[in-house]
Amino acid sequence: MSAELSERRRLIMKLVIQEFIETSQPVASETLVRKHRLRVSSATVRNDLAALEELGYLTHWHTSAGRVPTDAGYRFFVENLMDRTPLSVTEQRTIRHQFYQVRSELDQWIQLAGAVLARTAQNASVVTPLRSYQARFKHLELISIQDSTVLMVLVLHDGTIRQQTLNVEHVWTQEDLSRSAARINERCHDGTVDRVEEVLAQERSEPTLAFNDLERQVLDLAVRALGQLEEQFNNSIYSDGLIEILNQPEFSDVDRVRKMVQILHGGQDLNPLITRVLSSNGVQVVIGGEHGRDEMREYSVVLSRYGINNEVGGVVGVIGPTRMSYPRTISTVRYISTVMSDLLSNLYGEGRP
Amino acid sequence: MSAELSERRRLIMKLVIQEFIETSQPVASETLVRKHRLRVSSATVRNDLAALEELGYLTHWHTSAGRVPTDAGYRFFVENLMDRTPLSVTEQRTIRHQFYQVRSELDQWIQLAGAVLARTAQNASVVTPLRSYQARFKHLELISIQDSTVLMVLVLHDGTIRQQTLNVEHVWTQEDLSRSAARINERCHDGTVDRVEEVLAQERSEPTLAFNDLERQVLDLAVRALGQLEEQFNNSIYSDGLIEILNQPEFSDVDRVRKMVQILHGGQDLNPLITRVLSSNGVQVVIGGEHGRDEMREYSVVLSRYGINNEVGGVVGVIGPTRMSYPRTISTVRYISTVMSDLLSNLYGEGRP
DNA sequence: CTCTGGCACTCTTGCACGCCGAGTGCTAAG
DNA sequence: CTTAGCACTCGGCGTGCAAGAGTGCCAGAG
Repeated sequence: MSAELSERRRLIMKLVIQEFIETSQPVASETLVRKHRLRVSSATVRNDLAALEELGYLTHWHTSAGRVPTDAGYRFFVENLMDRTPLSVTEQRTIRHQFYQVRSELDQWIQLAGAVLARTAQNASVVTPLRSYQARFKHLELISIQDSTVLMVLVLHDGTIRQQTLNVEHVWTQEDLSRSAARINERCHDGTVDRVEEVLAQERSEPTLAFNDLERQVLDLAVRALGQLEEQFNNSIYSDGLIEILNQPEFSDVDRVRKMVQILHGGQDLNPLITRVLSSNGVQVVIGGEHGRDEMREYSVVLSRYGINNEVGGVVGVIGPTRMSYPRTISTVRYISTVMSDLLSNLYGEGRP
Repeated sequence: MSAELSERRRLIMKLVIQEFIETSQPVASETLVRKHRLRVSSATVRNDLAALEELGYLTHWHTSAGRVPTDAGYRFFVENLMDRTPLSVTEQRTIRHQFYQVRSELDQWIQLAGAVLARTAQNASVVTPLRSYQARFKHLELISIQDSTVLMVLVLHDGTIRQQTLNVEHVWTQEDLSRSAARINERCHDGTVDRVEEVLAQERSEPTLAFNDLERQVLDLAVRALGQLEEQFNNSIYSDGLIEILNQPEFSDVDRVRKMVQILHGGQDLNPLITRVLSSNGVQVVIGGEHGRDEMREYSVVLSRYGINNEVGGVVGVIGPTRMSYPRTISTVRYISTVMSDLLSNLYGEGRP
């Protein structure tokens, strides 16, 4: 009640959680005494367990089965009891090394982060690519694929690229195309949807700029593509580690597996969390039903933002049963997000997008 | 024995398979008579079932449980018994329509094909992107990202693109970069690894061509990237429909699920099949352990090549329990592969790569 | 030679019962 | 506040038993 918890009870609480995380079995008073050589008897421990249950930190499935932590219990553990040791130096080195290997291929980061996270935390991982708050191209390129087919390539300001083919009536040489692309690049140097639309409007009112058919078609398409991108790309979630999670005993029931696959694949449940994390700092932990989503009552999510300044950012994290190793998961997520942020800074420099 | 099977026995065999596919339960003589109003008694059917078992088409888990088809039984069904009706017109239209929607975004085809296939066949789907037998770029582009960072974009001859950032000592303007790219494009117009290496060698022997540092660096990188691509890209397999497969009763056991996830994710088991299909025509069906892979003894795979002529091609298909609806799966795979091939032809024209 | 009804036999599935063991909760004493 | 002791509660497991579903086979009819 009065929240003042004796040292021993704190210890016992901590041990219960550790024990449960390790064994996934309800933990009994006797076991605690034996395994950790407590200087008190099991009866005493039982009293303490009862007290902790009173506080709402533990439960009981039926009389005569050990105690199991509640969401509140995990929360208390994470806030007050947990050791906050960072990853071991060798683990840090391995991870950093792997990222260093692919430092120049931005599109492989996502995958790598997902794989490393899943493996280290033994749970499913969740990674979003850099979410640009506003899609903007840095460069537009036109490439002749075939007589009447042209490939439009948009290089976005965060370094990712998008492609789209378009059919044209006319036959254009590669030189024509390059010239048109250059003209567009020059005129739409900012590359936001707004900017492009502005240029188009201007063109319509005073046609002196004299875009040709192709160029107008390209611009139209670019606008649409950028819009789509903002939408679709900003909602994409990559995930890995399904196989890891299948090894967890809570997933011996296929129904659970099905639900998890839906969560990971569909993403409707994850997206609100992710957008929340995008505008926050540090590692965020959501335990069980804390945020009210019923589908996720049995799972916990550990997320962190990565990115530079406030413009370009994404989210990495882990999802698993509430019975997960929070210390380990949190350190891993924290470390990976800082590594990714560091690398990004190196690539794009501090000050600018 | 003498392979001459009476009309009734053929019918019964067919019914057993249909029934088993539908219910996933061993099928009993009595049930067959009742459900299909056979004009013979269950005893007669029992005799026929025994005969079919003798031929190796059916089995028996224990005395007194219905019959279950063997791999050979499914094979016989697929070769001789199955109705080969194509997809319904409305289904065809829906599918074609969806592809038409994204016809200009080649990179979305894979995903779409996977989704449609999984949904229509109610099983996991497997799709590879276009596998180029030799990676070759059509166009190379250099884009300034940041002072010392340059993005290299390779547009491959099949229309897909690859990106890679590189760090340079010098600071180059976008104009410099474009000029260099143009020079490289001109010199390496074929764009195969061989071609680029040839150019580099030539350059080394008679340095009159005078590539600058940047250009040499880019070429080096391009060679490596192309090599990697051929390797990595040619091994990538996209899959979808895990969720569909989880609804199949054979996957109520999590061990099975785990194995399936490994097959879909790892791909070592699928790759030999895929390369085989790449050099064949029509829909290929592999039932259970037919190809000797132990891990896949319980699953069947229905694959087809898609692509134009013999140069550019990929594979689409379905994997599921041997108890799958072969007629439906086969028609779907066949139809989707032809749609994709048609669209490809439209994009790239008939005669050339 | 083919089909059929009848019947014995086999094997799975579900259910009820009872026991054991693991844990708790409580009480009374140190 | 701690501890020992003990009653009490459940879940899990093995056993036994009955019901039900199918087959296999035989003997007789067409």
